[in-house]
Amino acid sequence: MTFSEENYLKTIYHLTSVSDADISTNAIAEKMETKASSVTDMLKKLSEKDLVNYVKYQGVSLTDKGKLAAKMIVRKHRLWECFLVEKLDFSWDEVHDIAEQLEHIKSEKLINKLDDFLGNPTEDPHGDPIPDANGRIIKVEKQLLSEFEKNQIGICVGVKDTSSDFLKYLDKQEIALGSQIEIIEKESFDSSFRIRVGTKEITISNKIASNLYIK
Amino acid sequence: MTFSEENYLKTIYHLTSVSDADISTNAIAEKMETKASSVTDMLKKLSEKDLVNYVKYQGVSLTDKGKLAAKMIVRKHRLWECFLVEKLDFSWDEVHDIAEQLEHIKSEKLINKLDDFLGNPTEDPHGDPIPDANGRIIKVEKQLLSEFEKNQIGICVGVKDTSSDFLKYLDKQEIALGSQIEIIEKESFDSSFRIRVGTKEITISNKIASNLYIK
DNA sequence: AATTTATTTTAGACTTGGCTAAAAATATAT
DNA sequence: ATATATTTTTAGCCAAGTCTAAAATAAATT
Ligand SMILES: [Mn+2]
Ligand SMILES: [Mn+2]
Ligand SMILES: [Mn+2]
Ligand SMILES: [Mn+2]
Repeated sequence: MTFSEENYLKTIYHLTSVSDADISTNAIAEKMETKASSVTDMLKKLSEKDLVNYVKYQGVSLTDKGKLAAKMIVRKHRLWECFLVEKLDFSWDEVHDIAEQLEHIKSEKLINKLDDFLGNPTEDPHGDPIPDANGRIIKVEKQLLSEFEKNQIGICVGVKDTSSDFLKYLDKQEIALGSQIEIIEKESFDSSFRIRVGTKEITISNKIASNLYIK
Repeated sequence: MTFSEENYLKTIYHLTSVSDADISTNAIAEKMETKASSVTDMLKKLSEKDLVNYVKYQGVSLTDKGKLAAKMIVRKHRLWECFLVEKLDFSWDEVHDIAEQLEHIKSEKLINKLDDFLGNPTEDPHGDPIPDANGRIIKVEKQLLSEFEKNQIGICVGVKDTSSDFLKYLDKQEIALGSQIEIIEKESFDSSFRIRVGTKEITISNKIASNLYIK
């Protein structure tokens, strides 16, 4: 499988996990910052290889084979992210681009040994689940902070947006995975939140709250 | 720089280290298992980018820029080999193919952090020197075992052939980097050697002796 | 229901890196 | 000095993956 094929599969997998319905050519094109015509070409190719179910004009979904392949790429991406953060001391906002490259390294033995070396982590540095060697994923219940109400308390367990900008903002506010967060006030006018993180009290916009997973 | 360009540079670098003269199109083609016509195409491209000095029919050599680029790829290859052996517990005959992929990962920060994580090794699992971040290499004096004479004693510090077959043969004979080797007898008829490795006495062919570096 | 708009596919072109076969240049042998 | 062999380059083709522009289909509006 080529890098390109792998990237398409991964994108379809990620889009599926949010919408559930068949994925449109345009949605893929947008996510991958490419042209719809290029997507059409690739969908034919992936369909030929039984990695996707594709009917012209009707959108696309992953076959079981395609889904497993996608999960294996995600597994590699997230394990490498763990490696970079845990072992090489990268910060969580620096690892994504490097993992985008590393996820294409082909060696089952390598990724399984890396998994063991890291102590078989179940989540990556952004709180996303890591599929095991068989593609199984441990789902953890979590809600967006924006859905919480006044006086509720939770632990930050993940981020929805993994952009460097957002992650750096969280660093600045000293919000990390594992931080305890308490809702002090929810402003009805703009849906912003007054929260306590550790000992500090801060105000965050609804946009921020909509990108933090809490348990 | 593409994977292909990097592989050509690396090949030219390795060929240079043995012959010193300009490298022929055919020599590159043979080493890379490709066609001379493909090599010619790539040499034009590398020349355009000032990575090689290339004159039609006259062979090719690396420019300073090309040599540094080649060394950085070799650096990555060898550091990743160390990682695989030291940290992930691969054996020395399994790491080459994986390192062939990993050497193309683009991130200076990654490779320098990996270098530190490994304790800044100066040699890879096969005894080959690892260029530092500036491309500097620590040269170690070493001779082929085949050049040794009766009663000489040395330490095995490297292998010339790094094929899996050869390395597995060495494992079987319990010859590893660091092993003490003593020449008991040199057979004049076929230039084979009777040697002592640790406590064992074995006979090795001249071909084997010509692929072991001793200090 | 007809028409307009948006989405998706097709057609044709381009780039990269490969190939074969033929031509040109260089090296070797007579 | 000439003929032969080898090496290298050129010319022309192919496949993958991308693009633009045009055509086809589906969805939305009137
Ligand atoms: Mn990531
Ligand atoms: Mn992640
Ligand atoms: Mn190697
Ligand atoms: Mn090596």
